[in-house]
Amino acid sequence: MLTRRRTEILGLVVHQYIDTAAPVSSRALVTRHGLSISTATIRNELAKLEEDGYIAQPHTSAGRVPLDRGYRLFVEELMAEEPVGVDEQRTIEHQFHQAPARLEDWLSLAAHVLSAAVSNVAVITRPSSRAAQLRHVQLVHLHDETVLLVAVMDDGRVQQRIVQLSRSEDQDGLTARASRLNARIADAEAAAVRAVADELADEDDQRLARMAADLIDEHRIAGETYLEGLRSALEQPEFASVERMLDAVRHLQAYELLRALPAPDDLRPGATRVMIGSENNDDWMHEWSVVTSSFGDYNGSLGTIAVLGPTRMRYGYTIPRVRYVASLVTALLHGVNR
Amino acid sequence: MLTRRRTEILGLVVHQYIDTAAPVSSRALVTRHGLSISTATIRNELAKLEEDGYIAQPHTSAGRVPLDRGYRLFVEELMAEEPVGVDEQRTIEHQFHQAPARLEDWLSLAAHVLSAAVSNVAVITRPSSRAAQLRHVQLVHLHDETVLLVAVMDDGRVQQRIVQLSRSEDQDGLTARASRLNARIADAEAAAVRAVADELADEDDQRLARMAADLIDEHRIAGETYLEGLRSALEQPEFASVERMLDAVRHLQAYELLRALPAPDDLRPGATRVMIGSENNDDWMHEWSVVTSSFGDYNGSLGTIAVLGPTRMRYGYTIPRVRYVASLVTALLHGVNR
DNA sequence: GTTAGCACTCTCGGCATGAGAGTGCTAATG
DNA sequence: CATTAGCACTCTCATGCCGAGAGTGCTAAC
Repeated sequence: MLTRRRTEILGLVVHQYIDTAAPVSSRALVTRHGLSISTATIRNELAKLEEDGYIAQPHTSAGRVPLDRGYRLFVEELMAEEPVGVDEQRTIEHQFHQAPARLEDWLSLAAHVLSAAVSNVAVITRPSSRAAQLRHVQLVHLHDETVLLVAVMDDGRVQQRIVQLSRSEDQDGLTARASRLNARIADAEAAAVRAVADELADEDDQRLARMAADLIDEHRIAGETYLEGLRSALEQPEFASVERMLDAVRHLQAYELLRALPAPDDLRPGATRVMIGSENNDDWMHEWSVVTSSFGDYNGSLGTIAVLGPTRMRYGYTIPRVRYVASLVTALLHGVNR
Repeated sequence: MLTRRRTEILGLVVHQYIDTAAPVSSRALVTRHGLSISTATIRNELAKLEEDGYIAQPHTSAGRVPLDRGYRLFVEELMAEEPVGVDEQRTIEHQFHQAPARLEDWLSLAAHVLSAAVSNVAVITRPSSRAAQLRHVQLVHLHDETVLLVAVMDDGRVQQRIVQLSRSEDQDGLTARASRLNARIADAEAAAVRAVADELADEDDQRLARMAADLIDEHRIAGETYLEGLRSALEQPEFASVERMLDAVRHLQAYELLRALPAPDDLRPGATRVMIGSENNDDWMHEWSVVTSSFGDYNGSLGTIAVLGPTRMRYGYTIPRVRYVASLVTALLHGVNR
């Protein structure tokens, strides 16, 4: 049974624990918040909260620590969001204005900026496109028979591969060859490109078309993942032991994260989702929380942007910032900002 | 004064310390290697080696630990290289055969493979090109007035940026516009492109040319760095304390590494260089060693490939593997393998 | 329902202790 | 004179003990 007062006390416990990273005692609660009830009363309430599974004590003579259920209630009903101030917005946007030229680097930069803003690990994934289409190929002469096949995909990203042709050809010849190819294989999916390839008379054309089809497939399969801010996360007190720290590095460096993050499909842009501790599927994440949002690019496909940190996370601070960076990335990818 | 026997003993000490990560005692030396001299004699020799600065004891009743000078002599004269066996070569090459399509990913993959092979951090940097040239531009229609400007550089890498034109144009129109532009700005450096841009009549052409020039500049400036294997390095006993580990993460994540690595100019492809402990410039690296080699791409420009680890590193094992991967990457970038 | 008081529990840092490891030194030896 | 056996000495490290401190749960009174 959650009375009003009991809920408020839970809020204070969570708040203070997030702040101090130390078990919260009944006395600390009254003194730090100037409560007008005694420590004994608090203790009674704390006992009830513990009974209901919101909090726990690490050992008999310790204060209380929030459990996942406590954090959940906190996030759901008690937390106050700390909006991104104007100055902070400016700071963040400023970092994007010196954005690098390569499209891919934007996401890496975004992960960096976000991680710095919330002092935790930031992960951005751009999952594989469902049905990637080729938009265009281009051939660039490198040396002798060696050419670079550049394939531009319909999401604006680029795949490239070095190819050996059967004989040397100058750049003009290659350009002509490329437009000849484009006439047949542009704006098509891998299967279609492969079908066309079989019909091509010229041996090199055939190889190039097949290669292009391979590139489409690889592009479709290959998602991108950017992870930044390992360092800020590891500086938090929850990792102040060698095993903890090693575990964190081990798991974060392995890219199983992708599975752990909610697919962007069930998360519409602008929304955020919070997964707390054991709500995450993976065992190793039972002491981590994840704040997820999603972004869209000009092609309508979606990506995931997330912050990972210990369950003792400043949710009210993190959530608005994840949302803000997600919206910023969306705007950037739509090109409205430049 | 380094007698023959003394040198041999130093070799044994270094070897064993690399193996066990524990201070080496006189008794351990005789039993582990079946020496025919007594521990007392060893102790005398050890005392001399200590006097000369090759080894030291952590505390009075501990065995000896190699100093940088000891490692240096070991690497220079005592170490036996452990060549990359045929099976191992196959394993490594195999990982490259499933190489991803994107040129950039090759280096990231190489770092990954190398780090796995030597259980330490692998860093690969491709420094900025001195005088980047544009090879080609291409325009891809995204939506409405939004187009993607793709610039292929003379080293085969690609820069791209989203551009808003003044009015919408279909893909055919854009292709024509691109060839018109290429006729003027292909195969030129940034300054030349900018000069041409000023003369262009059409407003959009001008913007695109200027943008292309910017991309060339950015390409010239932007080096790439790939770092892999943090985890394997941190698992080594030297980092078995929270501060050590945090320090390592802090420094490795910051990209000051670039400065620390020898510029590839003074290291010809195929050669390796070893920097031990305090031979490194940065203070924080005084307990790290770096094995560096370099690779060349089809454009003749150079990159650095390195392994970082604790000074207690298996030099004889690491060096051949760094060299091997460097040669593999060079071959790959020249396209001879595909 | 609230609260003062108190016994109880658990952690943590400090300290002493003893075993173990390894050395340096001395004196004896070939 | 190089080598070596023997031994005293030093330092670390794991262990156990102790007391202070923190915080609780319970009881009884309000």
